[in-house]
Amino acid sequence: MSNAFRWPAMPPWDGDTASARALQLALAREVRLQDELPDVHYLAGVDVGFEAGGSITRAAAVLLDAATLQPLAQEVARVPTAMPYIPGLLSFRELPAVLQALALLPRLPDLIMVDGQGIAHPRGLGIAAHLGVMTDLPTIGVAKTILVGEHEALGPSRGDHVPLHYKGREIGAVLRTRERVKPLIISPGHRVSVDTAVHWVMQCCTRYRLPEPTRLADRLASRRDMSSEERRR
DNA sequence: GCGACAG
DNA sequence: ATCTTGTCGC
Repeated sequence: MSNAFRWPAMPPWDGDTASARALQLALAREVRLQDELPDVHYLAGVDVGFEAGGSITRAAAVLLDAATLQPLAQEVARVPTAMPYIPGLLSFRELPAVLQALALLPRLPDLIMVDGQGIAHPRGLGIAAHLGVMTDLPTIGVAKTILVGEHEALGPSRGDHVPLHYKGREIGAVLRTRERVKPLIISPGHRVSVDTAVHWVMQCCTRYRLPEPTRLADRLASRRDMSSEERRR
């Protein structure tokens, strides 16, 4: 089943770092940081894993009911890995597969949570922001570690958060989703403000450090949802 | 030139 | 991200 949506294709990676940066600059101007979220009824989480020593990129997309956080559908797309991991250029390596997995969902989500940075990126275009401008869907970046930016000390309680700054700009927040666990780095991807991004992430954190959308997609992408016995097949 | 560096 | 066993703690 497919949602019949068509997005612009990811430009092929030609090995030219300069061209990739030029494209990022152009796309960065399209990122919108004002809240533009109609009623959010469907959420989606996307993440990427690798198979066969890295030669196969495996993207997972999970659709959830925003009210109950129960998964409604999940899809996986497997494609040959086309380029290596380069800090700052993650979207060029992972988005081709992510877009395919997303297109397989029975319907489009109203908000997508992505494993990685939104605008908290050297050029203001992390994978979540890049996905947002390509699909024009609201997106939020949920990263486990910082790529760029600085912040003040963070409180110890669930829900505590401090702004993340970079070159004089507020680009996101460092959020403690559970007590006594390392905080998450939240940043707007597209059509969402920092405050709204933090709100939705907390809304999706029930009993784990990661919000449900990203947590479920992570399990599927890294095949942690099956036993080692099943993984051999 | 010397570090830093999402996943 | 991925390769990998046990182990400490709620």
